[in-house]
Amino acid sequence: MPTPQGKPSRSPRAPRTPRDAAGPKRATVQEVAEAAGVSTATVSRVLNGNYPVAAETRRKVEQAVRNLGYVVNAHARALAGSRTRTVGIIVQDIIDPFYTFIAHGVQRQAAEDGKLCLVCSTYGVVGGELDLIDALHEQRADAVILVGGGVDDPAYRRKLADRARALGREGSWLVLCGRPALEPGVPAGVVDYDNAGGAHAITDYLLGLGHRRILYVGGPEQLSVHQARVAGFRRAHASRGLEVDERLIQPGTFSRRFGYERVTQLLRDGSAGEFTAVFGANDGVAVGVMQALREAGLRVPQDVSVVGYDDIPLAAEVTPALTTVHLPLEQMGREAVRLAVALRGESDGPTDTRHVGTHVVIRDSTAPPPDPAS
Amino acid sequence: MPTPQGKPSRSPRAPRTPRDAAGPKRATVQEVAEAAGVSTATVSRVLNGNYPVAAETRRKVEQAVRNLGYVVNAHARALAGSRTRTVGIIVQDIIDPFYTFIAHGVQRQAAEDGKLCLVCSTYGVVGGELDLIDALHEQRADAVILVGGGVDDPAYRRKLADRARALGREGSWLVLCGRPALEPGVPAGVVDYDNAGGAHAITDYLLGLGHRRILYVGGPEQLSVHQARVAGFRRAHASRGLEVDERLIQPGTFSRRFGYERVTQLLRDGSAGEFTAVFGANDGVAVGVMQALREAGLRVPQDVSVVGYDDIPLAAEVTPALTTVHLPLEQMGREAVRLAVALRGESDGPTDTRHVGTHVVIRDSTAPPPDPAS
DNA sequence: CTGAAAGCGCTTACAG
DNA sequence: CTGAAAGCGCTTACAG
Repeated sequence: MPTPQGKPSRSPRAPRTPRDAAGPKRATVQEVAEAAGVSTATVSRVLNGNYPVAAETRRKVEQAVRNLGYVVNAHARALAGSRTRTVGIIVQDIIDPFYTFIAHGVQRQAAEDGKLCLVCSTYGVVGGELDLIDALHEQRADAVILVGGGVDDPAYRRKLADRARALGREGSWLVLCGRPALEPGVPAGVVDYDNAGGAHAITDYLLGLGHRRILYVGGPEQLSVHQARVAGFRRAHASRGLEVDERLIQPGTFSRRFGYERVTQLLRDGSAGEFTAVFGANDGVAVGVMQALREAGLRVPQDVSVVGYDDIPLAAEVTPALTTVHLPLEQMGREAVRLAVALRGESDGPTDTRHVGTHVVIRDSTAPPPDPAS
Repeated sequence: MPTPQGKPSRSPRAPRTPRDAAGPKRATVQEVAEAAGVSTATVSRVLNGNYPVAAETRRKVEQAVRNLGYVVNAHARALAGSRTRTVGIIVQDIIDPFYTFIAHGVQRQAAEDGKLCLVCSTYGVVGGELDLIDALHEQRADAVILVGGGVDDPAYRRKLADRARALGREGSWLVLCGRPALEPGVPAGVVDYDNAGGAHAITDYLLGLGHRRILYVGGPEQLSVHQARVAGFRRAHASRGLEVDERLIQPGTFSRRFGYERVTQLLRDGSAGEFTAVFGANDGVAVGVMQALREAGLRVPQDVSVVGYDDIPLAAEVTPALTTVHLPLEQMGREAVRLAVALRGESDGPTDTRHVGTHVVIRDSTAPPPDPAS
């Protein structure tokens, strides 16, 4: 028969006497109050500094706090008050620089606002996001920041909306970072950047150099981010009245390895036809592509140009340095926290959105095609 | 005059009626209990699954939970129970791959144990560690994991020991990851790897190739990690009866930029004398060194060999791939969580230590010196 | 400027 | 297997 797993724990009926053990026990407001000769209310006021307290009283309390080594219990505080001074962030994998930098921004901004940061990774587990939102809801995080492209399936969006409403009832906010907004009326903030626009701009840059057959490699097909980037890629062609050979669009994943393997294969079997430039769905993919080209004896950019997306530090560090679309990753994280803070100011405000800018960074991996068209 | 910053908030005297607002309000155990026609104790038992409950009762409760969209309040749970199912981790900078990978391990292991992870970065702020330990103490984290080399100053160690004892009184544990243990008797765990041994091994490898003048670059002098690595470097020389020219030891920071700048400078002014190999204090420094050598027209490894330490993924990705000391970073993070969990099993156990293995990984950045000394 | 007291939402030793 | 009730450690509207 299962029994409570507790150690020889305290009995509520007979609370342990704080002083029966060797050494100082952990103190409570109660004890600080006694030591300082004031009420617990006064101790609380000194600690929070949000009510006027006489200088002398304050001194006595601070003294007592120091003597007893008192450390406030955040859980009691959260339960009695209402805010937890905690924000949660959910990413796919904290190891991926894209997420690491956003998480970094979230953390810095949170720290500046005096908040702590609960960081969670889904590691690609299906439904992981939903479970983690629930976990952060249990923690009553002041805000839950969901980072990265999402599946754009109506049923899934409905589940997300339910979570957002549940958090909203708690006075907390869901903030989507890098994925499209939920339906109007759902209490969720959005920090977004222009995937379609960035993809359009960098594709147009390649077209302007004279490239006519550009391979688009990588990105999970169901992801909103991928869809928007491909849309921008197509639109750039359409703006110039060019057709896109569908064989040149090769979705997959966001990994370096995918870029490497797919291009190696296409080079071998020629199933995508010729191409003079490659658009990697993100920088990691692009770096894998460059490796594949190099191993096939092709020079970047003399024989084939390569571009990426995101502008993680790696992009500037590889040789040749990668032309890519710059995303202000840290700023996005910061913006998400700021937005959540701003939203908490309203009791029932409308869905709010913040856009961050994007621009093409031209480095050394792009050049006109070897045998310019037009 | 300052006034409480509250919104039009609830009065404790007249608690809001859960149903006076539009839409479902957030539910409590109390309400779940009423809806299911049982006591709050029973609801709690069903939720925690740690006591026997009749199947039919369980069903009714689960039904009510679902209908009301009930989400337990972790703070109330933490206050009433004792564990928080939360671990805290403190690193210097989550952007640095060394820390990112350890944090990753912590997070994965924590997730597997059903815990959430509070991630904090000090960003090199003096005293930041101490403040963050306090913050995590406030949160009553089940464990506080402090990652990275520490300053080995007695006063600082004493402060750390005080924090460890304070946490210990709470039933929580401080775990040091990659830094030396505190005095015996202080309730702190340690997950360590052999800095001196790894440095000895890779230095000996270079000496074995015939190198006699090896430059050691980078690492903050006050840090325990740096001191241990230099000690291993010296010991390797001593074992072979070789003297170390002090000019060859060039401490600094752990950054790529430092490696680049210092070597560029030494190459220019010759103030460290000649050298045929460079030991970067970590992989980042080593990569910076390689860049400086390349720009000076020196080939790696034909003219100069280069080694690093840590074996972050970058080491395998640069060209030439870097010979380095492999550290099982993710495993260290996991080990730290496991250790904390194990330690919580004991009420007052001794300081416990876990060592993880280290080994040299030979890649393409090392070769015999161009004009081998004997 | 300060205190007495209620209430935050759970868990668990007791007592059936 | 289940319920009544105490207690976890704070904060804050009231009432001086």
